[in-house]
Amino acid sequence: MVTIYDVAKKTGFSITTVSRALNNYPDVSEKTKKLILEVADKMGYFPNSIARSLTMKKTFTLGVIFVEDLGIGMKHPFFSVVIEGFKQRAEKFGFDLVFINRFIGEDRKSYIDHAYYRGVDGVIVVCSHYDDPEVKKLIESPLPSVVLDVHSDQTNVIYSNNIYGCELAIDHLYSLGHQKIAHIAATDGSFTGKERLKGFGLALDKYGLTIDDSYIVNGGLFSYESGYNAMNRLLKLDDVPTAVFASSDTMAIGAIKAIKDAGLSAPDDISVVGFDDIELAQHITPGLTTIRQNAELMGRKAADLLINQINDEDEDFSTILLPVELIIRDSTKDITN
Amino acid sequence: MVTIYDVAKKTGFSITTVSRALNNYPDVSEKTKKLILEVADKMGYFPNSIARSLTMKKTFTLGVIFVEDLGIGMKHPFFSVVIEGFKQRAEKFGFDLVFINRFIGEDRKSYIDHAYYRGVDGVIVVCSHYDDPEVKKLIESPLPSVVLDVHSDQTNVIYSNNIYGCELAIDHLYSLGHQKIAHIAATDGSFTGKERLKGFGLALDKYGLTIDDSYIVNGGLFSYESGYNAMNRLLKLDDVPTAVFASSDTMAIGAIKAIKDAGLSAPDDISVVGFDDIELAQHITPGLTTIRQNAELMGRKAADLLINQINDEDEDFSTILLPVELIIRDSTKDITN
DNA sequence: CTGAAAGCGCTTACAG
DNA sequence: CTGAAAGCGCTTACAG
Repeated sequence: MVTIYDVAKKTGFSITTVSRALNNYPDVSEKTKKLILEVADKMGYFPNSIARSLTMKKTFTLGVIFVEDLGIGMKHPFFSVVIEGFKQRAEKFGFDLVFINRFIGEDRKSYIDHAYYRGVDGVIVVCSHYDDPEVKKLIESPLPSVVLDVHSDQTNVIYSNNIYGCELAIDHLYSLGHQKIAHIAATDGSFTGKERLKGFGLALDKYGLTIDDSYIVNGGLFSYESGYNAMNRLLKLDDVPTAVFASSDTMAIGAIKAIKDAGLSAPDDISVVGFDDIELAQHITPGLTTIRQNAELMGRKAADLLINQINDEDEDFSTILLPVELIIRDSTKDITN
Repeated sequence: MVTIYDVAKKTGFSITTVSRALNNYPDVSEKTKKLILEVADKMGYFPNSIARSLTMKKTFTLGVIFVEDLGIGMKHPFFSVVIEGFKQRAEKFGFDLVFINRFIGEDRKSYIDHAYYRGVDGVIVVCSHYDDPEVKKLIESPLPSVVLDVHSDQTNVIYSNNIYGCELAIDHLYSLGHQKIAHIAATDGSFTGKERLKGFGLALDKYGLTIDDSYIVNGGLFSYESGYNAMNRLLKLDDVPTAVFASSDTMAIGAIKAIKDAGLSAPDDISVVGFDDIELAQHITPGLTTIRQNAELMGRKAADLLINQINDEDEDFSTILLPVELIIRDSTKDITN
């Protein structure tokens, strides 16, 4: 590898001047700068980020923390899209992404220890449990961070307007004549799951519909299986709902499977609405009516927020609420006639 | 942050001894080691990976290079699974993942420059074009690497047994009575696409079926749209095939959509077989018959190969051929009666 | 078994 | 406008 010393020797200038020229400092003569840049380029020189990081105490590296129970990591249909948006934006600003886990080598460490170990300039926390103590510690630490799908005043947070999304879902179902509407919730440690349960209740209130406790079944996690199992419980009810609003698309897809397995049809017997609008939603049969979150935007905004925080330490923390929209496909049906 | 100097001062030993104790060197007395470890732990000390990397010229970091035309990056239904497998395995060995792109800050650089800039110990190249000059340069460089879905003698490579996969697909279709079998290929810069086209030809030969040129349509890229468009071309033929073998699941799903849009049915009018067995394959209707690649295994093997190469420079390069299997679902139909 | 010193490749006061 | 020197936090010969 060619180092700054090599460039210095070749050009006859000191490493100080070479460094300054390379970093485009103003106090270098144009002529010198031009020469140094040319030689550096010809020699194929570029700085060693490690050495640079050690002196500058800045790595131009962003940590990605992926907390989720399902263990699917990057295969996550929603968050992989978020991360991609985040990545593209971060790279524009010269930041590379590093995955941060709970280990350093073989030793169990906290996320925050790992983040300091790697010297990342900031972290994005994805898919977190609102009550994970390690995430809490991270949020309270001085390390710049942005957290998705959690609320906190102590760092930057971003989430979709879950409450409004629920209202859109119920508006839609109500307009199709549905009044017996059930909810498949996912409140195990999930902020969004809790929000959507709340939004469901508020939306029913809006139409003066009473909420039957048996119509709210907690699937626990946002998974296909939990949606499937929750739906089966609803199907066993004496008075089966005509519509189901699931807290996520994966759950909705599991629910539709349960409906089919019971010999019924969605939407002919039961209408189903999901939440997220993952890639799959448009490809299954019936196409899934759902509340779309803008995953890409969420990632991009997260990058902007985090990088701002890194560049300006005094920056106040932001809370960003992202818009959602209703996507009508074939899993919901008008039952007014 | 607490540094090795702090631990040295606190324990009364030199940083040399502290370093040795921390790294579990044999030539430190048990008593000393124990004391140092205790104090270090109590102080919340752990080494700074940046400083460590600078002296050791090793970062315990693996670069991920994601080359693909579709621009979907981490959302890729097949490769996101591969990466997840790779990640989990790499982390077990203490390596963290960093994404390598073609920029350093705002400046366009090659992958290899970026990899050196970040000092990664090795790279995995995913989804590459076999003829991408930058990938070629990378393969030929001394940087340890493992490349997926490409063949080369100059580095470690891993790919599924595409040829055999094609044979399985055609065996299946032939056994269902199909003889008019078309192929939707994806040969634009893709090794796997080319392999599968070859495998298709070999399999037809096996049954003495002649290959009609009009039955081979090159979709170009592995995308939904290209599958859709390719199928439309097949549907315009005077003698429409009874079965289609697509070079990937996404293409197969696009093809099925084209069949539906033409007012026909898969599998009643045309049977369709894909390749990959992505998550979606089991959820669409009809469930997609396909050739499964073991994406997770591909990722894990890649990590093993790469880490071996890093730890033992004299290690010979390996070529690993991964098994595939036929997954029969509902998109193929017996037409013998 | 332990320590003083050099060095990894940069950047940045400080001085001129 | 330019350079000598210190320092970032480690590891590793080298010496004892």
